[in-house]
Amino acid sequence: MELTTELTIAETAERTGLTAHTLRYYERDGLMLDVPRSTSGHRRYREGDLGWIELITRLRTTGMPIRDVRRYAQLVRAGEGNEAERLEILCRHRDAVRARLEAEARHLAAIERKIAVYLGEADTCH
Amino acid sequence: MELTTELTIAETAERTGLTAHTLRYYERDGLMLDVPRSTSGHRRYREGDLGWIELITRLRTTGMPIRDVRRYAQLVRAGEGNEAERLEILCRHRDAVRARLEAEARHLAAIERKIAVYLGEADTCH
DNA sequence: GTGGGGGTTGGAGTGTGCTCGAAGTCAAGC
DNA sequence: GCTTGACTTCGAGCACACTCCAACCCCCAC
Repeated sequence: MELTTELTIAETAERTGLTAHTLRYYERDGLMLDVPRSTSGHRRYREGDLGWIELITRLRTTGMPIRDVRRYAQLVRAGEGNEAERLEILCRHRDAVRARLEAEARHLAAIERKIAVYLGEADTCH
Repeated sequence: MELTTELTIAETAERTGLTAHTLRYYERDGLMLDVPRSTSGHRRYREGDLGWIELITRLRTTGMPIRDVRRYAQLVRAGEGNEAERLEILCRHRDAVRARLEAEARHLAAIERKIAVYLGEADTCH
């Protein structure tokens, strides 16, 4: 039985879907909280690190720029007392994502109508 | 009364939300159908060009890479007979966009739950 | 103690999609 | 006929987010 599971960078890459290159890049760029190291200097990711990676991956996947993720990470690293600014970053992002998803849904509907026009002429797609 | 309204590149940029730079870039890169020119060589965009720009802007905004838009434009320029391939491009894109929007919606929901956690502690957002 | 497979760093390279600058052309107004 | 301003082309430059390389280190099995 293990006290805390510690994963190597390769295992973490495997589990998160990021590459080891990207994990190092994120850390260098200030997107990570402090990643623990083994005595030999190798990264050892724990449960909480995986959770953090999942969060920033969600932010990145929904289009938050690296620089905003970095700012958010800075605030989390700074500790309690700046929750209002963290919240502001998240809420602003949420609003931007909602707006973009709605716009994209409209564009998608238009593309689907275009497809319907082609299908009205010759039935080949589906 | 005008037979066909012709717009300059500046007017077209204004109406489409693209820049004149981008309009030229798209044309150079093979994304446009044939854009008519004035005797002096200036671009004169017509109704149909605006419609085309609207379509490719929808494709681009929903994440279709330039190279796929170019391929689609090639097919349209080639004329009738290749509707099946055009349809395939559009359908494949539609499927990709649907999948991405669903994934992003899930990420958004997770971010909203994160926001709710902050709000449970201190009410500052909204 | 040697070879191999993992890890480390710093820095350079890549792909995508614009974005801009330089130098030139053209038409209209004064 | 000269200035002004909007256009033209070609090519370079830029921002973003990785992606990769070289050189080195460390540990374990043989």
